[in-house]
Amino acid sequence: MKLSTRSRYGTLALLELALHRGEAPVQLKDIARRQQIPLHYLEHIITPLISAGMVRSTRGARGGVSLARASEKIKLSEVIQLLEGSVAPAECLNNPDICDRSESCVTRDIWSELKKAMEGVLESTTLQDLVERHKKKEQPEPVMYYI
Amino acid sequence: MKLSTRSRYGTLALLELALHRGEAPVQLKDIARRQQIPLHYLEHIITPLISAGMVRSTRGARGGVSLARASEKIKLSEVIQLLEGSVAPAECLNNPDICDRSESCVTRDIWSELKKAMEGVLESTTLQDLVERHKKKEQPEPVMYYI
DNA sequence: ACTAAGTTGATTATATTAGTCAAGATTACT
DNA sequence: AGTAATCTTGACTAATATAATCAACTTAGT
Repeated sequence: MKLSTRSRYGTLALLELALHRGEAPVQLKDIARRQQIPLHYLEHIITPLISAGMVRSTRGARGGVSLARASEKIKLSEVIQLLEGSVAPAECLNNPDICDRSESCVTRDIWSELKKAMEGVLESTTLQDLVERHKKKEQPEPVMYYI
Repeated sequence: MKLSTRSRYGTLALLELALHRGEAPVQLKDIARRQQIPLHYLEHIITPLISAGMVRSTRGARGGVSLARASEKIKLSEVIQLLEGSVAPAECLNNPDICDRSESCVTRDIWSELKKAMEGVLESTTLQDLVERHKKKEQPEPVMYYI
C-alpha cells in the first residue's frame, strides 16, 4: 500500500513552493537540493502539476516555479490524483470491467471503503495545512519557566 | 496505492474458507478454481496464514485448509498485516531511521493519518462481516409485488 | 503401496517505478 | 546580439518488487 515516490516527492516540492509563496519563483534545483529529490526526476514530477495549472513556471534565467493558486485551495487529494492517478487499492474500483465479478464481490466493497477513508483525509488537507503544521513544528510553543 | 494481488487473493481465499466454515476442509485447488487464483501462487499465499495460526491445514488425501478461528475473530487488519506487511503509505512510518527528517517532516504526519484512516476500516471489518455482506448480496430482500 | 493432498525452495517472468541523459526552447542579463 | 540559466520533452536504462511457475518433498487416507 505504498504511495509512490513520485507522490511523496511531489508533495514535498509543493510544500516547498507553498513555503515560498509570494516570493520569487523557486528554482527546481533548489527544491531538489532542499528536499533531496533527484533534479532530473523532479523535472518529470513537476510537469503534470504545471499542465494541470496547479504550478506556474517561469522559463529562462532566474526562472523557476511557483504555486498558481493559493495554498488553501490546493487539496492533497488533487495532488495525489495528478501524480498517482487514483488512490484506489484495487484496479476494479477504477475500472469494473476488468473483473466479471465486480458487481457481486464483497471484497471490492471493502476496498471501496478503504478508498473512501483515504479520500476523506486527502480531501480535508490542503497545502496550507501542511504549511501551518510545518511552522508549528519549527517554532514550538515557548515553554514557560517559573523562576 | 494499490493493495498487492497477494492481499486481494488472500482475502478472497479466506472468505471462501469462511463460507465453508464447519464443513470438511477446502482444497486449495477448489479455492483456486472458484476464486480464479493461480494454484501455485495460492500455495504461497496461504503459507503465512497457516504459520500465523489463522488457517489450519490438513495434509494428505482429502486434506485441505480451513479457518482455525471463528470468522468473527479474524479482522482484515490482521490478514493484511500478514500478507502485506504494513499498510503504511511510506516506509518512514515503519522505520523512521531511513530518513533523517522523519521527526520534522509534516508530510510524514499526513501519511500517518492516511495510515490510521485505513487501519480504522480494516480493524473494524472481520471475515464474518464479509460473509454477511456476501449472503445479503446473494439473497436480496424479496421484492413485494402488490397485485 | 499408491495416490491425493499440502509444503517448501528455487527460479523465471513481468510490470512498474525510479532515475538518467541529452537535445531543445525560452528568457534575463549584459 | 550573445550567452548563460532555466524549464521542457522524449528516449532510454536501471532497479525493484510482484506475480507466477516448476519441481522435489512430506504427509495422510484408502
